[in-house]
Amino acid sequence: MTDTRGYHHGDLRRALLAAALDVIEEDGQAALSLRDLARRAGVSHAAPAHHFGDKAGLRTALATQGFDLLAQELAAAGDDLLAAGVAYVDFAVRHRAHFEVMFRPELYRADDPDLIAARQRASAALRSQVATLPSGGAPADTDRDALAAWSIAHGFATLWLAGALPERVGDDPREAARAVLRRLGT
Amino acid sequence: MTDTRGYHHGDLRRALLAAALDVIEEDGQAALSLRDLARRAGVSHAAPAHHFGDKAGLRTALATQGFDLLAQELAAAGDDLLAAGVAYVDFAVRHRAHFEVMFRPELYRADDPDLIAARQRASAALRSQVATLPSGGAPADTDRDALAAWSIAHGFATLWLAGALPERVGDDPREAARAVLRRLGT
DNA sequence: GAGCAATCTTGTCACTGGCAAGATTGCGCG
DNA sequence: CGCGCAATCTTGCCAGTGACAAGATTGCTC
Repeated sequence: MTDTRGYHHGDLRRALLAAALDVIEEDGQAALSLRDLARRAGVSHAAPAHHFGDKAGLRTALATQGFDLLAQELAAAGDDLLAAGVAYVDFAVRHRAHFEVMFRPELYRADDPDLIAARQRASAALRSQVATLPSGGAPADTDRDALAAWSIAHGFATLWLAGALPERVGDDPREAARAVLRRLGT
Repeated sequence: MTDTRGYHHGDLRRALLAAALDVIEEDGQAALSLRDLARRAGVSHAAPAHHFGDKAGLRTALATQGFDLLAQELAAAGDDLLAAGVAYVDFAVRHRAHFEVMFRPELYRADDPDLIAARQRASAALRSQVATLPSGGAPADTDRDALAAWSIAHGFATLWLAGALPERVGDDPREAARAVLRRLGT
């Protein structure tokens, strides 16, 4: 597979998505170009359009993939909220390109059914972690706790990716995240 | 001022920055075009280059402006960490365009001296709020607390702007932020 | 093996960023 | 006062991009 010879590429859709991740990871969202991806895959400049329609379509596919990956990794973290938070940050760092697309809905089609489904799977995974906390009882408290946990993990991940954090936090995102997330008082 | 007549615009730099904020606010970062800004200001397509060099230069100016504004608004929140957090979120919502540029350093010149200075002013304002907390004593604790506070406020703001939060949080960002930030246990 | 749908190509257009060269204007300095 | 200079803005250009249309090629199905 991934045979690029002949008129038909064979696995173009997958190849384009992979190339897109590379580009975003290395040169940022703004550097993403359908024509560049086509060149990398060895196809004509208009080939990507067939699989994704347009640039937003490509990013929709990336975001969907990302939410599915996130749901998986959150679930793998088990029933520990702190571990889930660390997993969230870790996901953002290891899948930077995915993460940066996922939370920029103006770049893709946020009303895509597949995307919505994937996002809900990730959301459900997060919520199920929070539900394991000894709750105050009222569902409103669980909501608030979930929001707080999500916010602090998301904020830390975002600041880390933006390079906005001071050097003294070190270079291990998991360790640094754990120290900060603990502050929430799980 | 803001007289657009004649060969010389008179206040082009300011006009371009204002137009850029409008565009970003309404149509997102990707819609930002120097030529469009030039048209809005009634000047030729190459006029913006003189003031900002290139697109990154324009965004550097926006980010600098943003950090200065943020420093101001944080300082105005007084010596209350919760109030500062709410002010942070409020800033992000009211100055969405600024905020969205500030934390995307790949879009501007992060090594610009004016920008660095402005960012440090904002950073100092945040740190001074955290320092008012009854600290555990060790400076490492203050660092960790500052990071946690920044993360939760930044995360909530980011998720709010991305439209990622469930509807039940309501439509008042200040109120919603207060409920979540309180969870940090100030 | 014939037709059909999926896949990919070629060609084109409007738009963009950036550069170079030149026009216009205001301002300081003699 | 007026001269020159620097700041400001314009015109012209080129390569790259996204999107669309029309056509070529291929593999699959019946």
